[in-house]
Amino acid sequence: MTTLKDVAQYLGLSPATVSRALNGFPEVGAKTRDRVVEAARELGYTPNSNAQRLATGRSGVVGMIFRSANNMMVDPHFTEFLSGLCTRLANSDIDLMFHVAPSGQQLSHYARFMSSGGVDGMIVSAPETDDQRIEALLARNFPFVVHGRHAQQVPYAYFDIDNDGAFTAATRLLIDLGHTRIALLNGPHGLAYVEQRERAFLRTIAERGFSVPSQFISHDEMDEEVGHARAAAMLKMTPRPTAFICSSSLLALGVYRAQSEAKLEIGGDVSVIAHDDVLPHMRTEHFSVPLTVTRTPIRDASVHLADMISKVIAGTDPTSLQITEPVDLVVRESTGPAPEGEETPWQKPAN
Amino acid sequence: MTTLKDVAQYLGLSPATVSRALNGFPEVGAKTRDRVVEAARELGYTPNSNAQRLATGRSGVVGMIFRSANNMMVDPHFTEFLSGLCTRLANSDIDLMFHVAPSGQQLSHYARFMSSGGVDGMIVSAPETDDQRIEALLARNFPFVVHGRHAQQVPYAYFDIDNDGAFTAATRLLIDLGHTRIALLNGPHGLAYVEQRERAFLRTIAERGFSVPSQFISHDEMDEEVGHARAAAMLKMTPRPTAFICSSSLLALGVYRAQSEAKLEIGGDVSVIAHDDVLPHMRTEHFSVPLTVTRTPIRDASVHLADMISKVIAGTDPTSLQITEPVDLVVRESTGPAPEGEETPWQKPAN
DNA sequence: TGCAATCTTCAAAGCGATTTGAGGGGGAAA
DNA sequence: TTTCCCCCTCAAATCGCTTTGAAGATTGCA
Repeated sequence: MTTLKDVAQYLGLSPATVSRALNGFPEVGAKTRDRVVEAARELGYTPNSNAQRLATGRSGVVGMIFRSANNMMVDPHFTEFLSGLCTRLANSDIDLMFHVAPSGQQLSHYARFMSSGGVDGMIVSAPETDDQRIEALLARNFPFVVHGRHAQQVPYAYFDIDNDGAFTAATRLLIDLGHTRIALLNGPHGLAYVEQRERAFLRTIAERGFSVPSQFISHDEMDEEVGHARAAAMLKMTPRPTAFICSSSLLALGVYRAQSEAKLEIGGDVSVIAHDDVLPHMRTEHFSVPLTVTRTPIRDASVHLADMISKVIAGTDPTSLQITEPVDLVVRESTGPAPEGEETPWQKPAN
Repeated sequence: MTTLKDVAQYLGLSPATVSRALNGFPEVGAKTRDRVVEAARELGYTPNSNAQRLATGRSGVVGMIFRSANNMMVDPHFTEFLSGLCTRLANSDIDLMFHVAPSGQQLSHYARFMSSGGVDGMIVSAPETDDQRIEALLARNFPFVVHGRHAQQVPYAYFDIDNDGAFTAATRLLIDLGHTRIALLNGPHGLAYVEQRERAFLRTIAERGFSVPSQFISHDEMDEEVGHARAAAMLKMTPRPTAFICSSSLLALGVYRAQSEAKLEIGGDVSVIAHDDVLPHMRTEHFSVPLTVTRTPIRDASVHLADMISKVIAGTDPTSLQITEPVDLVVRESTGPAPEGEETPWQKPAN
């Protein structure tokens, strides 16, 4: 293994000069620089990144820590997110360090990352309404960005989508179509965006004078299985929902299956709308009945977050890096007028 | 930031002793060790990992480099793989470093990883039939493991599935059902498993005296879109295939869509079989017609590979770490007897 | 009490880069 | 030719930890 010293000796120069030459400092002569660069190539020199990190105090790596308990990571959205993130981070010569920790040990792992010098910054995803990780990061003034945000006004860099706008629009669409019995299939309790979406949904419902009994709001993982199970159960109740709003297109896929088993027509007997993060291998426009969605490509998030974290590390004020992306409402064939004779609202007020 | 020296001074000990105490060396007294551990906790000491790495020469990190050109990373299988890998690596206190590089720069990035000291080992996936990365790794005697293998007999640690067995079984099943016009939707050319599967398919076809014109074998990305496009095109040809073998369940999903558009009954007019890596959010048994598959959970791979790489790094002989996992054939309803009147084989021999 | 045999602990030398403060050499102006 | 400056280059300190070889403190046995 060739070290900086080897190159220096080979050229009869000092390590200092070689280091400067290689790192493009101005005070080294042009011909010397060329000689150095050439020699480095010739000897196959690669700087030892651990030594570099120790000397500079920076690692060129950002970290993400996932919860191993829930299946956040097997969420297909995650792949798409990761892909965009890495690709974009590569532009700034930043690598990504992956780590998994049980829910209960999140904080200690964050602490270790922050003080070990292994990473220059963190990327936090799926913030909770009262997120301890974010508190810890803020307390130590450690560089980080968040995918989503845990409150309306926050003192950190984030990229979020307009969850409120999306679910308000979705709910309004259904009500305007005459639906009065609308069920919500949401994600797990505690996640900030889950609460945000639910608030928008309930507010809009209430504004129009309706309500939703709590058994028609579910909180669980967002996959096909759950969508199927929950929708199947709800469709057996009387009176049943005439529409479903889903927090994920995977849930909608499960709802489709439940409806087809119940011999109910999608977009006729029952309408379905979902939020779509746009996964390349799961095009909602190609569902057996094209799905009406609120849409924001999750890839946008990763690109922005990659740029943000490198800026934050470089010293930019995090509060100047806050993006809330608007959400498109794309009406397709899974939503239609409330079926005849099914206009009666649920009786009991929600909760 | 507290350093080792701080802890040492605080206790009136030398850094050497503190280091030993913290790292569990035997030559430090029990009471001293307790004092040290307590003080470290008290002062909130975390070792600087960069300094540790520089001193020990090891990083506790393994790397993966993805090709940014193709969409390997957005492949949903990847998520599942990654999830298992990280979780398992965490058992050995190993982190994962992510990196993306264009196809053309793969080798230089591998070189940099190998000589920068940033990682202790590499995980290679989707090997090509003549894989330069593997050559480079072998040449430098750098620790690595491969998901798949680029040839039958190889001198490195790998976890592979029995691609040959799987595609032989799938092809036999269809032929035994009376199918003589079988199309193959495969992955991109160059990947080792793609070639392996195709060889098994063609061999089995030939053994039974049939053949496949080249226009009924496709090589492309393995997603729903491609499956749909290719199947739709093939179904328009005369005579059309009576069965499809797909290298991925996503392709099969596309085939389903094409068949439903062509008003062909799945498992009746046309049979479909695919290899299924078992993704939690895409259960082939819940497809509109439950899909006949050859099956191996991709999560198995990640678990084994995680264990392997830590052993290889620890010095185990890589050739003693080679696993080829058998594949299950799960017959469901997407495969049925060749339809009446469609028994005539294709005329021209393949290629 | 004395002396060897163990335990413990220490000082110092790396690991391979970066970076500071200082010094040598070459060119231009006088 | 001398003098002054600017450009380059260098030696040495530093980053925080591990690890070696040796010294100091204990202990056991005679």
